[in-house]
Amino acid sequence: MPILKTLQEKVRRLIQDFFLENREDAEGSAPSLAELDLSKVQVDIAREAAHGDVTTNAALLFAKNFRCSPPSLAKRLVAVIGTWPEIAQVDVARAGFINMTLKPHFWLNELQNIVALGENYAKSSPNGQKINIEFVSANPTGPMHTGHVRNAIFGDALAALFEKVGYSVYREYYINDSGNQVECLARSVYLRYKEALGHTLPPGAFQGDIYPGDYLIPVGEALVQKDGERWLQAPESAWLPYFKEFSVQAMMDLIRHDLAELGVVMDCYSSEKAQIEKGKLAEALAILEKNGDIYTGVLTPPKGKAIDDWEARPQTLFRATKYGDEIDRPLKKSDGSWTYFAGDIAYHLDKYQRGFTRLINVLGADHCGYVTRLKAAVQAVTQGRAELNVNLFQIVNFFENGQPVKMSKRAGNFITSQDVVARVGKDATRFMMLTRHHGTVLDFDFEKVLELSQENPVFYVQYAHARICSVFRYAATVFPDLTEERVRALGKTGTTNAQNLSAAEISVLRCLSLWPKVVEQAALHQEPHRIPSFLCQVAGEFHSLWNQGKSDLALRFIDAHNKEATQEKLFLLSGVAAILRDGLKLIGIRPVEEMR
RNA sequence: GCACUCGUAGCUCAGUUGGAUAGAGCGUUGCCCUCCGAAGGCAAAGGUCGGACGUUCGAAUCGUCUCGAGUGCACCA
Repeated sequence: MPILKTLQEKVRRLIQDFFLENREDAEGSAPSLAELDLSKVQVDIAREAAHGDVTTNAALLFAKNFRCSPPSLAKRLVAVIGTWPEIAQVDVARAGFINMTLKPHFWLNELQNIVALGENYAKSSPNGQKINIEFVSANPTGPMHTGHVRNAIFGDALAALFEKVGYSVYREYYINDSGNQVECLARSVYLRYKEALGHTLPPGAFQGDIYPGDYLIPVGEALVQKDGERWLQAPESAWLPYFKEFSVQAMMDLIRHDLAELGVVMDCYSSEKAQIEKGKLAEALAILEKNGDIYTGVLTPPKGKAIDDWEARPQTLFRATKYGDEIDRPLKKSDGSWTYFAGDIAYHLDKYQRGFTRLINVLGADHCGYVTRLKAAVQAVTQGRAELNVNLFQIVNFFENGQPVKMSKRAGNFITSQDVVARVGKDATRFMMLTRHHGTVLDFDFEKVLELSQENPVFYVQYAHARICSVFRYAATVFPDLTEERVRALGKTGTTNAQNLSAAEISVLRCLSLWPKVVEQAALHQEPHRIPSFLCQVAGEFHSLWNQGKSDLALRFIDAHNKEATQEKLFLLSGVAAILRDGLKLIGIRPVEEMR
């Protein structure tokens, strides 16, 4: 178990023991166990060296329960903590913090853990809980563009995080293949079909509700290849359903390809159309109907937004206000067909029926007005048994030579996922997209991402890993048998001397030991950006240690005259590399062994 | 008008489920390659954590109000 976790549990147990003793001593006025929220006990790496290695707030939390001041409770706790085998020194600090310094032996032990466990160091055992993460869900009307890229990478990283902390995660994509847009798509493809047959289209043919993008040209050509002139003279009613089906397939192939390029693999693609055909919509509506959540009413026009063709009319509404929404929401359009929202309710019911009670959606910030009604619907249709969580992410601004790159999907000249990946590669794209909190606007500068400097976090982290590999390559020229594999084996069997660990090296180990907690917290808060952030910190620790070796010969990694010392240093580097690799892997990035 | 998100150093951003004297990079200033990758490091300067009140041992973090920015606001998806 990671050292921080071990100590946290020991401190918690200590508090509990104190409580039990107290209860016997002071009958009646003793604290009640329910008052002790042991989960609030924190054991952290001290931020400052003056505070030792590890610090806990336990005495501050429970002084009141024990009817004494924090320092005096701390003093009593310290008397016991000082007897623990891990502890070299323990003090009561200002306000009642307890600061501990570990025996070097336990830092070495932690390093052995890190190296031996590798990707299991920060991994929790399965907790038996299922999570469904729906993300990307880009409309099947074109290739993925930049917004979808952030969505895909965020969602995928979030899924990986949940897996890491023990959940069984299901990655899911919702295909909106039943709405108006798909008809527009089919008509757009029909134009390309005619083009492919040599017809010259009238000017302005690609205006209005038509997707003008070039990516539909091959789809038209494919239809000619397949069916020849068969649809040329046919009425729209004859070709439309067929073109819809074919075009959606083609677009989903494009999107699957784009996702694969980003390293994203879905467990399932759910079709809106299939849901409806399966009768899910009717089922969902029946549930709502039964609970009195559907009625016919008239909505008032929204304030602050001028709508030309507003018309008050009776509509089929979902009683969203019953579940905390501002207004009730329409389920039927003016033409009598069901709204997107209605279909989405059915889809979420389906997820619930497939055994998911924990649902996560990743949506663009432009969907912020949709969140409350969807949560309301999930509550209504599952009787509150499923919980939906929506993560909204902000837009990405692309820069080229410091100039913003404009894009407009209407015109069909948007930046696609492929553009980005072709330019900077999958790994850099993934890393950059995760460097910022998803709720903040992200600036993506093509030059900066490719820059080989510390200003580029991708490079900075990869460089640290490559540098470690470089050390191992060099070491092999001095001591041919000191391969990384051999160093790990030697370190594991404990030939390393803990007393040789310097303060600088322990500082690195303190940083590494935070890894399990970083993962846990990142998953808890659904904030994958904490991973790249931490990796930068680890890289910084390593680069710093390297440079300290310039002035302090004792800190150099390779000493040609002392194989044993070299082996010990390399063992530490192996630990650093293990964390870097695990972290990069978690966010779907392959560590490089050499910078090119 | 309402809802959601975000306001931290000159700029771009971290900030460990509330914790000690708020941290990085860039930029500015000054250092470090006879030495494993200087593609790096060290140091200095730079802050009313948008503002006000509140909650408590303790607030950048939680609550209320307020100012500013972004996004969205019947039937689209």
